[in-house]
Amino acid sequence: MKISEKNIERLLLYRRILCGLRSENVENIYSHQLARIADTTPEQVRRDIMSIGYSGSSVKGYNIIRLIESIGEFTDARETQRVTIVGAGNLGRALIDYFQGRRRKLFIAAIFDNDPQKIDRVIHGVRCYSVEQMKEVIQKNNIDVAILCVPAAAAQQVAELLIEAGIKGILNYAPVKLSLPSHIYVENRDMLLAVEKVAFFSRQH
Amino acid sequence: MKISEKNIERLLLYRRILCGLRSENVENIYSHQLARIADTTPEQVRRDIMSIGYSGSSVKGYNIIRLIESIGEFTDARETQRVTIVGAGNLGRALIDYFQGRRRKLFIAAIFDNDPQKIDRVIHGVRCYSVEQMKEVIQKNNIDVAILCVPAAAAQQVAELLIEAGIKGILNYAPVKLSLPSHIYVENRDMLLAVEKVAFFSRQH
DNA sequence: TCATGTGAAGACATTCACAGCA
DNA sequence: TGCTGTGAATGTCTTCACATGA
Repeated sequence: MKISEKNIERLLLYRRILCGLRSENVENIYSHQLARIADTTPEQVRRDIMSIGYSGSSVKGYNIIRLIESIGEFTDARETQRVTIVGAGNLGRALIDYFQGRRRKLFIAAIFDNDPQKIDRVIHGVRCYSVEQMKEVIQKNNIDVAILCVPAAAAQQVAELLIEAGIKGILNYAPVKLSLPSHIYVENRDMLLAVEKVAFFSRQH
Repeated sequence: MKISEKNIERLLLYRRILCGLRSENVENIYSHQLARIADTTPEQVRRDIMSIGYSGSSVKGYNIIRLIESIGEFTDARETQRVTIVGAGNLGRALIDYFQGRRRKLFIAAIFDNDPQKIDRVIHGVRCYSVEQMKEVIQKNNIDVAILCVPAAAAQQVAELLIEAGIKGILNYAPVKLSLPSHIYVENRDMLLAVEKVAFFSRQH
């Protein structure tokens, strides 16, 4: 059974929503309720949940705690995965703030920058290293995901260094299309393109 | 003829790439060349370009300057569209840096925050207002797109204020699913979900 | 010959419709 | 009755394959 990107995106969204409900002590949820919150259809929710092998009950719907666990078993690594942020500018720091400690199975292990002012300092709890130390630090800490928050001009070069250091996936916030070998998973989150897209569709109505 | 979100995303990406090539004085490009850079297929490129009514030549391919213009005519507003950023934290400031002045037809006209330290100050060239002034400032400046960069807990409430003020589209970076009327266009760019997704697929390869 | 433009096929994703269950 | 699980139908997107043009 193949799972698509959209599947995973929705499952991760469901988990986010379910965690919120759990903290309000909600125990069960029906596909139509989750669908309304996640902005999709009940059939879609049922299929997505089916695809990870979890089953609900026709009388109580889905058990929230169990479903959260099942999504975790499917999407999370067995061991904690280590992540690095490259670029300690505003965006990099914003990411640490949003992120740190939120997910047990993901951990920001290092941040890289080339500003001597920042190197060897601890930023929001994460140690900042120089780009020269990249390969060494990534390998020693067994980091396999990188979040790229550097200016456009530096992105391609930094991405290549990351790959050389053994990174497997890149979340790219820099406003450039990277050109990388196909065995590396790249998710582009170009912020300028995002604004342009919203500007376009906000007019279409 | 209907145009899909993916269409628009790719067209905007093509424009980004083409603008880069233009500044290197490249004049023409073939669909297969653009496809390789944009990481898609030549057929896709041709269809996308077809969908906005532009035509190339079978001998020279597409004229880069003309194509950039055509994409602009299709995707950009006739008049400049005004955008606001809500939340002057690290992320909001990062966005201003990445953004300001990059696109002629989009202009960040105001930023909002509720920190008295920031209100009435000019941040990276953009004036910061208090959230109380939101409706007045948005209407006076004719702003119709908002970028939401506030903490998760505040996002829903702020989004409702934005809609009340007349916003038409929201680019949401807060890690929550907003629940808003369907006539508002919302693009979610949840950073935590993005990292989780990359972490997942980086293991799948 | 090598490109574009495009009908048609194929792949993929979503929705319909209903059996089966408690 | 009102839910889940799921084949089948539908809808959407992408790729194939080729006519056409310089």
